[in-house]
Amino acid sequence: MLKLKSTTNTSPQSQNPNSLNPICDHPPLYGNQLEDPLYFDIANYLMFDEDFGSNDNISCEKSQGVVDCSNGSFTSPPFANNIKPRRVVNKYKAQDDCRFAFRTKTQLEVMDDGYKWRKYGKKMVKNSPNPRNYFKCSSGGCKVKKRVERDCLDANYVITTYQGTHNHASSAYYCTSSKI
DNA sequence: CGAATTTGACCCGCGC
DNA sequence: GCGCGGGTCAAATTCG
Repeated sequence: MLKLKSTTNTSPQSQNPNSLNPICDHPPLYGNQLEDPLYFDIANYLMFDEDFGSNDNISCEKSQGVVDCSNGSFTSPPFANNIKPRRVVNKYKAQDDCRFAFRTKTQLEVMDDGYKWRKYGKKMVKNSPNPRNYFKCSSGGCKVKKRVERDCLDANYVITTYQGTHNHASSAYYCTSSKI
């Protein structure tokens, strides 16, 4: 499960992108924004190519940010009122191929989402000066993939696309500066 | 020395 | 059928 915070531009990280958490030596994706200096700033959550349909098993609703693809569906983080979530392509609608993307304001190249990934490709894509990186979940038998690329329109943002459903639990940790 | 990453080659789908 | 572009493979290289 990937937990994301609501869309504001007031995170400590956005004030000081290079700041390091003195207690945690990894990017604390989870936890309380006020406690985690490196809390990510999610700007736009879902960026899909086609109109989002209602006749599949993907559900979206405004709620405090939780993305969970473990059972073939996900509930989106809160998204701006004028942002309509759209599905990527119809061929990915199968439960085992749940696919979604989001855009994150971060200086990090790859966000730590609690799963262990193995990089298997890197490619320059048309109309973008930034490379696209391809990852597979390194857990045995798990076929989930993700793509990570920096937004060609605003290099402050990273676009992450997940494809598939994990067949195992996340190794996610919960970290706050006062507890670890 | 094993694991992880890099990177050029290859494959495949799609549009013309 | 051909070329282009995105995605994947796998050998080479780098890293811990």
